[in-house]
Amino acid sequence: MPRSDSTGYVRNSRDDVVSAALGILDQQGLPDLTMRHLATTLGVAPSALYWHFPNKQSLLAAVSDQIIAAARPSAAPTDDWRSTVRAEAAALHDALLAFKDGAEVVSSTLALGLGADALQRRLAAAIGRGGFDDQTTALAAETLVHFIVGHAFHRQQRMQADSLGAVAAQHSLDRENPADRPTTPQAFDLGITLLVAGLDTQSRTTPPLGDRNGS
Amino acid sequence: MPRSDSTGYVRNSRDDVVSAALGILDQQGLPDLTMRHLATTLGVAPSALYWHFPNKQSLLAAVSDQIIAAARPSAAPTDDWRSTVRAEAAALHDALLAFKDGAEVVSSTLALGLGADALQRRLAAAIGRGGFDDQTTALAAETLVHFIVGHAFHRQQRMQADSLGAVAAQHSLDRENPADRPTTPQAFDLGITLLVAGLDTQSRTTPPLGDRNGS
DNA sequence: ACCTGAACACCGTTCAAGT
DNA sequence: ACCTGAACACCGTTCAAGT
Repeated sequence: MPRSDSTGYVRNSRDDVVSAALGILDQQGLPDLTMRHLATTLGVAPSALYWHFPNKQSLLAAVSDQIIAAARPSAAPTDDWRSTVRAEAAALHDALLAFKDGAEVVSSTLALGLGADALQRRLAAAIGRGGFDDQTTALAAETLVHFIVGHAFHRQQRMQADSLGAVAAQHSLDRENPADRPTTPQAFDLGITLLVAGLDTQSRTTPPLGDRNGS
Repeated sequence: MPRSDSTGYVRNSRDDVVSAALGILDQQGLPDLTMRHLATTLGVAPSALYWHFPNKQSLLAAVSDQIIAAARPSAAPTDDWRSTVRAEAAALHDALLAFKDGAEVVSSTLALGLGADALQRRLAAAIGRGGFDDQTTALAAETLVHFIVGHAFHRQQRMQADSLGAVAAQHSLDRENPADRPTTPQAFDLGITLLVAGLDTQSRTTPPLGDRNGS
């Protein structure tokens, strides 16, 4: 919470700024998350934000980290590694969808190479329990990240396009066109299934944890 | 090529505009591809561009389609379906990397649901030869698209960050951090391998084309 | 430790009018 | 069929100065 000063200034902490940014993101969307709008919401001049963050990108990175940190898998990690991967992937997917334009923010932060490391680290930890070498584990985690973020981004954009009242494009609604079909939860499940099944065909350095077929 | 008029006007066709946009994109990058800059390059006022395109997004969609159309797989499609998928994926990957910021442009166009359909269509055609049902084929193609675009985007961003002279982040260079490791071609290969292997474990409606194990 | 005020150098888009 | 000119309503960022 911003405090009021003896000087009459509105004094915000770095966390106040991030919280306000998350609020605008969720209620108005990324296009409305401008430095000027954010400053107005906080009751300060736009330039005040640059005391807390060197630029907008780093602000978005902080927002992005917040979104990812909110992801909590529902299942306990005592299962076999495949379930752990699926649970972690689902939790991250849901976290991206929980905030409006959440996937886009994380996607851009990820691409820029700022933060959002937690995403890949958590998936790598889950995959590592399958007994793959570090290289395979890291690369597989990267593959999962691209799929999860790409899928969530795509889905979120569709949802908003739909809620904005029909496509209004030149072909209105073309069920023959794969790009016009709704993005269903099945698409996510199949993607994860393919990746996990593919991993399962890879050679291992150590026997997987929780594999019902033993070593 | 823009023609000069009896009126002294510089008359551009829609294709002239797209070509110029592609040129700016490749030589300066997406941040410099502004409507104003593009107009200057073409020798017209910014407002002139709005005769050819309703807005910037649709211009980028046309640029995006152009990038994807340039993708040509090197191998003939007479192989087994797995090689066809790999060849198609590699061709699309290379096409995204061929233009500076190409992956980002295609990614945004894709997310917005404008164009870039060719990407998914081509992958679906390749996968379909594996004998999967239409649903599985379409969803698998979507998975591949997210991976290919996400991977290329990530890689392109890294390349530019590197060429811009060191990371300059707070940890400079942290080889323990998976996000700091270079994105290698291996990452792409493994991703495709996992997806193809995963698909291979799926049930089929018809025997795959070119499967050396018969039906 | 955190903010103001003023400025700089830009954006995308619209629209009536011109040729 | 394609362009101009002028305007509208914005952006992110910097920096000296204030409390």
